[in-house]
Amino acid sequence: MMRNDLTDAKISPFHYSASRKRCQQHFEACRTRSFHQGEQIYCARASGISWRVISGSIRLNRMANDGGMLFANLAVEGDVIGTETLLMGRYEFLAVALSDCELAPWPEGSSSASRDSLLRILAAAERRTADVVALRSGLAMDRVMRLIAMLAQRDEQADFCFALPKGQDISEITDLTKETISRTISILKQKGILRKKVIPGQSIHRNYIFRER
Amino acid sequence: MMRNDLTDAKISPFHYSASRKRCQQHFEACRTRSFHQGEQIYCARASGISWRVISGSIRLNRMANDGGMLFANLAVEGDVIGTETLLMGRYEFLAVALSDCELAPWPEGSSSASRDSLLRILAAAERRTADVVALRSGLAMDRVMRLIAMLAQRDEQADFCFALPKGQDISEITDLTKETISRTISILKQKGILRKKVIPGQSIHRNYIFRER
DNA sequence: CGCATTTTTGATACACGTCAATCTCCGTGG
DNA sequence: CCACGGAGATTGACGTGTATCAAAAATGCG
Repeated sequence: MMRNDLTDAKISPFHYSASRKRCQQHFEACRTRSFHQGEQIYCARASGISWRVISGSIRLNRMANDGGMLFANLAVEGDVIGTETLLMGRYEFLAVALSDCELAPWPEGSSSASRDSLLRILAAAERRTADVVALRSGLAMDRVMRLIAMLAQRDEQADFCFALPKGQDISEITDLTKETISRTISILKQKGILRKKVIPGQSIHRNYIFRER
Repeated sequence: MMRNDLTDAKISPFHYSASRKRCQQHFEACRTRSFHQGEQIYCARASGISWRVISGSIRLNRMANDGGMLFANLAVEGDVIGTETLLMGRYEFLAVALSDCELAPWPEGSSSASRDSLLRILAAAERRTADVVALRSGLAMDRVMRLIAMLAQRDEQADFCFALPKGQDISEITDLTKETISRTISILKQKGILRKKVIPGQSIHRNYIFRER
């Protein structure tokens, strides 16, 4: 995982995409920052850089008129957050980890953001908006299932594995109460759609396997 | 409105921002396209260009799994839509006019999109996401009021004037039923918060004045 | 004028919110 | 090792804001 792939390459690692990818992974591993569930990643109005989400999920909050924090957006694996700092030098939202997660500085390396990469991020943001808006319509069960589908990644056993965010977070994302979320999750566990994933030697209790039907 | 402001300028119009703005308006007036309420602006998978919203409001729809169209996003004055065509050459969403509106091709002129303009559009998109997500929480009255506040622009009499979208559209944006929207709008009219704006010699019946309290 | 679409209004049903009590988990310190 | 405490999760009883269904009225348009 952490071996230096650069030294393995017989030729310049940039000649082949597989090698480039490994190089990229190595590079990211060196500069990656980890956050725990519930930990604040950055704060609105603070200065900082943009990040790519390597793993885990993040919620972005906006200050409400009354000073409270309102859910504003969601970021999952592959998304880039905090791009507003490239323009204004300051974050506009407050970012909190929904699950344990890893972030890498973006843009990668010393290069600045290219036009195409910005366009890709913009297109991804528009898709994400549509997804997040959809999380707030339909029955409670549908909303929770859609959120889980966004968070779950297919793991090595071809199951969908993910870390369940706290009830309070799920409730604010889906615009339901934490009591309704608790009842909904209970039904999913009872039906066997959601099962606890025990990772030997690891004390993380919020990992679940998600199996449709 | 349509007079050639360029010829009025005694000096280069680009020396002063007021002149530059007028020049910009003139330029846009020449290439602007108008759409009526309910009219389709573009279709998902069709090829085309990006647009800046000069006036009016637009809803973006996404295809649901069952083939139906789901509300995905909102665009108002100043927003840029369809940027995904700069990358993929095809639209990803379906755009429909919520009110009569005017669009101008973007990027303006023959120049291509600059890094900074893309960053500004990305930042605006993130803010818009937060706004649209907020439209789907709270009481029916609050949701409708927030939507109106997004659509209303301060006019020359310092009132907030806007074109009310169809009930069906408001209901899909706020995730309420059209019956609930009808009841809510009725209360707003009854309270005098919403008043019909009659424009002499114009047959547009959906213009309203919005006065808080 | 006549038809299609949209809006309005009323009666009833229900999914979820609210409130309150209890339980579980987990870190902390004696 | 266990008692303690706080945060979060769970469960139950009950209330309510909005959905649903149905029918009438208003509006827009050729």
